[in-house]
Amino acid sequence: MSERLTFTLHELIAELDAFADSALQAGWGVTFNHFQFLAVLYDHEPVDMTTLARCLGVTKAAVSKRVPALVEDGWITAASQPGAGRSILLSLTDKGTALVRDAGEVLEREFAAMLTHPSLAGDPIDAPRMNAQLVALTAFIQQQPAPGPGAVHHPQETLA
Amino acid sequence: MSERLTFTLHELIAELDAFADSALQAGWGVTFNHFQFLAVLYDHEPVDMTTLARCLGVTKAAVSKRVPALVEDGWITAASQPGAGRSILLSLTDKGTALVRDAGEVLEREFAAMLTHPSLAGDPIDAPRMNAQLVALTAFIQQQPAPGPGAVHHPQETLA
DNA sequence: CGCAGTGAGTCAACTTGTTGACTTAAGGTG
DNA sequence: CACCTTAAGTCAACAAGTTGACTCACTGCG
Repeated sequence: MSERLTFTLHELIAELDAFADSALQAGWGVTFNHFQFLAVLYDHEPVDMTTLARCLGVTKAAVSKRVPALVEDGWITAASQPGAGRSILLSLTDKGTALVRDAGEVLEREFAAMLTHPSLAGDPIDAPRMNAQLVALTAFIQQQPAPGPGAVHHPQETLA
Repeated sequence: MSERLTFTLHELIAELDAFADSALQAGWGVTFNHFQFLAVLYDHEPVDMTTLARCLGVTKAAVSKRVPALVEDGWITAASQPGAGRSILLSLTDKGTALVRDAGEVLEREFAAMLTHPSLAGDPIDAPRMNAQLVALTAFIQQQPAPGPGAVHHPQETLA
């Protein structure tokens, strides 16, 4: 395990996602990616494709390609409303809502149980506080100027 | 920003990676993905493809496909040693080593500066401690039994 | 020697995402 | 009304990973 916080974060996320994926596959036969799409939609519905893409952190083209299959399989609905340009509003079906609620509840419970497990009692994690710290850090990074060539101190001309 | 720690972690990682990618593109003309490959190799060289793939969290096929281009561009060397089956040992060239050292140093410095920036002074982050906590949590999740169908409490038969 | 087994790497087919060009519906302005 | 401009979605080409089948070098054992 690494001593570098950034490496640790990547490893933690990978483990978390793998765990969630296993649980979702076993309990509901869906992937984590699938669940994530519906869960983010749940928090924002009804929402147009472009906005949902931003929330998911992918391009609108990626969302556009996934929508037909999700509608086909009865997870979401897509409705274009007159007078709103080409905008298409996405919403969850009852089936989609039930998945997000039920699976989401289970995942949150499992994760909360991990955080309070006795094996971590040596230095227990204060989840709300850590969350607040990481939210603040994330917001700060977002504000950082994209480091242009000048912001980096020794561009390696010697390498080329 | 979310109140759920798992969401916050994903958002933080996305911001961190985007920041690192900008810095690397601006300063060295390489992507974060490229840097990450070399940085992990740096910590393990010389190493065969299969082991490196496990360290990177990808399949050996993915590594196998990237190697020719990396050799071609002078970042790494690939040497198959007699008497070791089909194993191929990967190492960094001087150019690759210099990139990992120089860019890695800049990235670490930038990240450390973020962690200690006055704007986070309200509840400063104790990086070593947080790292230790997250390492412990990661290790714990790895030990978790992959949650089979029985481990999930209410598989939604009512949904199908 | 001959030959099945193992482990590393590679290949083809597929998945999921990105980019940049394109289409189309509104909206504003002459 | 005619003409840009803008914004949303879609498409084709490409990029990077995965899976499962395959090749090949070595190993052990009869």
